Amino acid sequence: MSKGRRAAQIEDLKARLERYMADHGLRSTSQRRVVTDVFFQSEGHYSIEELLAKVREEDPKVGYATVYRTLKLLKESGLANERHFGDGFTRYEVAIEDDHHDHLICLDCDAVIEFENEAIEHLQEEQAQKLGFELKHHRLELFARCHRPGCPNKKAKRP
Amino acid sequence: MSKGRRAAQIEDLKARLERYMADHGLRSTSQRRVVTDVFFQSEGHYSIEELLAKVREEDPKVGYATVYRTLKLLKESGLANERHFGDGFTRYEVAIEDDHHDHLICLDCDAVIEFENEAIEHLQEEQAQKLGFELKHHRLELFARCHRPGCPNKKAKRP
DNA sequence: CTCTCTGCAAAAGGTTTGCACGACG
DNA sequence: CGTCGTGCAAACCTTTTGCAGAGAG
Repeated sequence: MSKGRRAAQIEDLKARLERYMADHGLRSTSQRRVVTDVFFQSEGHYSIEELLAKVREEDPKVGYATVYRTLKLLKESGLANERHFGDGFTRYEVAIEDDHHDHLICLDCDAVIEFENEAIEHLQEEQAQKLGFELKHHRLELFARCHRPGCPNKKAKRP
Repeated sequence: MSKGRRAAQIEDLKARLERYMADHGLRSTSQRRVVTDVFFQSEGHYSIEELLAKVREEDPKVGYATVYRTLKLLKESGLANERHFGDGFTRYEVAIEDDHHDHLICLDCDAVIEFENEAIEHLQEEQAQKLGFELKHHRLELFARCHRPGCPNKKAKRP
């Protein structure tokens, strides 16, 4: 994805959020702007704590309840997706419709690699139809081992 | 799966557990037997609380810490898989190797339907290889809507 | 001015742990 | 009989909530 494309997407996300907030009588505050900006600019899957750390670089007095509440708002507006990778943390990622991807998680070093696979997507659609359902979204995670030097097997989970 | 086949699998699970426990110097207690029996006979994805309820039908004085500890043991021995479906509960399901299946979750009524799809499995394997990884296991969940009378759209999440 | 939002701290709710007693081997 | 396992309750940790004061519209 090009840099300009990414910037345009962020503008689009901001515009959608603005409309959602206007539609729901919600107010634009400096804290919400910092949190949503930090979130929209993030490109991975971040926990509340990680987001709060970035937010506090810009405004040190933001409380963590605000981050929770803002992410909840982003989730409700459809701009954030919640993910659970198994450690005790809920993670969030930007929901960009035309940028769907799944995850491969390295069992050795916990690296998370994103990929897209049109064929798999298609088969999922078929599978849901076969069961009589209309597929709305899905979650696919591959757990695998690399045996390459690039992946240093350093396995650093929370202490 | 036939009834006899299922019974044979449970015997196999028990045997594997027994060996694991022997190898690790762990003791066979009446509580562990009740918890593991209840778990092996269960065919879905159960939370600790649900398992504890079934366990207490047979032995009302089992504490819930024991269920947590026994499920942790089952997980470590590879006989149980942990799952997170989004509500705050960790769920467990029996890990039977030749009975792999994925899940379709109805967004209307929260029903969970299991399915198997050989073609998808194969593509996942290929995808992991393409990225330079050896696939160990995966998790695939389809979130979908049914529009059938069989699914009463009654959406009853935790109160 | 009104009504929402924030920050703090306390509460909630699922999971883990410390400890003394009990029981497996 | 020495350990390991159990049950209870307290501790833990992430997330949610109540409330008084701050700030958006």
